[in-house]
Amino acid sequence: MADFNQIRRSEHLPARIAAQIGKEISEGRIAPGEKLPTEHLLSKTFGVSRSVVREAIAQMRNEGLVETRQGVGAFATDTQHRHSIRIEQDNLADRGSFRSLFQLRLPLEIEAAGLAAVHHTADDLAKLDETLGRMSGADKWTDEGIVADLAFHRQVAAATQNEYFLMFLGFVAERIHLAINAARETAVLEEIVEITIAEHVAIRDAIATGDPVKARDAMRRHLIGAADRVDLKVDVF
Amino acid sequence: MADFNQIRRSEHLPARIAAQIGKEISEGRIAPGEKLPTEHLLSKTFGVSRSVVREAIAQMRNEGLVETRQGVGAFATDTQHRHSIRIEQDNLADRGSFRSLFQLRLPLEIEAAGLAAVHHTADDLAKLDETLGRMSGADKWTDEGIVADLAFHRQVAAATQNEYFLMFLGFVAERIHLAINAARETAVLEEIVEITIAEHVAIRDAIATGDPVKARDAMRRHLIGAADRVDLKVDVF
DNA sequence: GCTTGTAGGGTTGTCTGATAACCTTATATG
DNA sequence: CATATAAGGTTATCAGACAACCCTACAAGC
Repeated sequence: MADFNQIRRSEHLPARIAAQIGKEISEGRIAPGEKLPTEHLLSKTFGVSRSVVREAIAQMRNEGLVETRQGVGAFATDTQHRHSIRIEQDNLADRGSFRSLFQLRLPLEIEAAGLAAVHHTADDLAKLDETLGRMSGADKWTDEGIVADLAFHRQVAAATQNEYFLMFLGFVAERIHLAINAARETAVLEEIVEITIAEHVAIRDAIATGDPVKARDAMRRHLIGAADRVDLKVDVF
Repeated sequence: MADFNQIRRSEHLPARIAAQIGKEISEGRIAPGEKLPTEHLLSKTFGVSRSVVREAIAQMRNEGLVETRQGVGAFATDTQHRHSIRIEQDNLADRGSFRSLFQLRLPLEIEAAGLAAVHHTADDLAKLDETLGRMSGADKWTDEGIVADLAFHRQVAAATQNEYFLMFLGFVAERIHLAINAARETAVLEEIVEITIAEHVAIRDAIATGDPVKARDAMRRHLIGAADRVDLKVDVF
């Protein structure tokens, strides 16, 4: 079978325009507080209709990049005041970016394990065991196994009883998994599923004991191992 | 004086509709993978034009809540696959939520301090000193002082040379500062500016030595102190 | 029977033009 | 000098149309 790639229809006109205007802002060509060109003018310069420009501006407004005032115009806001966090998946194809995100994940996961050890409920432990079962059940490192792996880490985050740990860790872990998925060498991965399961069990047991230090150590070891398996060097103190 | 309420043109029609549809999804009335009504139908049921419905759907698409396929329709996606992170500022008025977010901030800031100690450049140190100067310069805990405080923490994050630490910490710290601002007791805050400055200096010096353990300790002490000053109990291991 | 071509209807994407709501500024008015 | 009014520009919303695209069903050919 041929591989049939790049059919991508250069998706979504408004998104591309939003990205372009956003670049103008983040690279300082439009200073914070400064007024953007009018929608009418933008539609002419980009050669698209006003609807598209409006949708692009709406997107930036949702992200907090610009503010609009009816009858006045659209104004660039500071990058520092973003209302949301977003990561373009393409960026993670770059190994440096990927490493940076993994480095960010480290303290979050470790802290989450510690908090989970202290705050978990019986129900949390049951759900953890359930995801472990699903992972062992998948006899190969198939998609199902990867999904179960993600579910395990999500469940640890949920066990902290802290909504934001779940929100942030779920977000970061998902991005990392997608990036690994995009570039994976299945051959390598099949060998290491056993190790991963063993480490997951160790984390689960540590959480069950209620000792945050042990839980953190188990999670730290797991992540360092995981980083090692994809040839990633991370800073650990 | 009258009470001047509902003048708010209940701002932004598309946002309200997006919220309403979003609620339908998050409360399960529209299952993941299920198709939304057509734009034409939605515009009729809500009594607005299709442009507004389109903008609402575009917003949800940006957040990863729905996916659209031309010629087919819009489909609800799982909450777990969000493309962006967003926190409603109102949620942080709740003390529990505020505490949760602060708890999330802890490991990020501490890790950032450690990484900054290892990876900072001379330029980073200079910028750190500059923000420290601005904070001392403001003789009261005015807005300027708060801005400088935020800038200091942002600069530490920047010194990690890790774009994602800057992105996430900037986001979280900003949300926390806004929440504190919304509910602050100025009287209390004026007394503690001196302490904060001293702690900032300690962090800066620790980073300058290049010792990650010292930098982490300094940041940990600072945050625990800060939490204490707003009567917040956090978990520390 | 199976594949391929074609037509049709439905949906989202984009365009165009118009009207309403709103803000700013300048000018007139007392 | 303060207020009212008018004018012009900008965003918000509306309405209708066409283009691009997907899916299904049915016909045609092998």
